[in-house]
Amino acid sequence: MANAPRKGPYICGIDAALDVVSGKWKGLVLWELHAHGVRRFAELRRALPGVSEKMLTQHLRQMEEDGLVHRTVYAEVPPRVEYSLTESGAALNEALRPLGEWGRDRIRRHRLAVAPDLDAPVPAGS
Amino acid sequence: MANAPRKGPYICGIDAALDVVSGKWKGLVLWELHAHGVRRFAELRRALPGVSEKMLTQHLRQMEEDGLVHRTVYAEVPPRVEYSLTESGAALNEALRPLGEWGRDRIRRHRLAVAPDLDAPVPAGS
DNA sequence: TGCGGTACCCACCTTTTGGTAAGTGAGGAG
DNA sequence: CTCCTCACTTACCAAAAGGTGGGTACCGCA
Repeated sequence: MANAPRKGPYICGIDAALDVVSGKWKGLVLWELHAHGVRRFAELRRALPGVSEKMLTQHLRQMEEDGLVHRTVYAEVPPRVEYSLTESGAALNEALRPLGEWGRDRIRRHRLAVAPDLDAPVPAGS
Repeated sequence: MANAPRKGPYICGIDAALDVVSGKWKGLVLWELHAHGVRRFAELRRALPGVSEKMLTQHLRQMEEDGLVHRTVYAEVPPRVEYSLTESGAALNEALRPLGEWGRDRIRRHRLAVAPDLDAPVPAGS
């Protein structure tokens, strides 16, 4: 369903914000879009290791519906769709920054596993 | 299971932080504990409308495991268990504050100003 | 001619999450 | 004597989230 009954009555702002960022890849999408400004579908897909097309579409649609991202479709022969953050999305990203710092701190402190590299895989050795 | 293989390799700090706060009631528990300092199990349960005992226990256990809350058991005849935030938990709450403000802002905005083109969700007039 | 790339949609399946209801054992209220 | 409270645990279920693999319509490349 395009319009799930999310957005139930919220108890506090945290609730509302978490509702909007909950989803396996939403935080990363936000981050990617923030880092690059504008990204095409396939670029996002390549940027998120292991995401399925379905999930990416689904998340992007919800985020569009939630007013976080802007979607531009070019009616060209090879389809082209560009995604970028709206003001609201950018503000959310800002609001997420302290959380990200807390998370990095936590990773450092607990020596947690960090992602397998995604931007420069190309193992030189083999 | 009590010990799910969460804490997979993280891609960024946001990831790690969201992992730790994801759960229907965790944000609220954090908030309650922050607001009151120390709370007993039943107090928390009463504070969260609709939470089941199972979920509350489960969330509290995970949060303890994640080093967010401190759990003190008094070996008394009517059992008594007190929960409070650890330093890490308090810091997380701080980091969550801008997010909460963003959420409140979002709630406000969507109540008053309806966007001219996309959503016009019926002002409930009956 | 066949393949890969583009940006999806769809049906089906598994995993995860959350909810319901019952049981525990001792003490205090009625 | 029975019920209620405390802080859980366990077994069982339902719903949501996420994953898999297919198809679409068109293009350029070899």
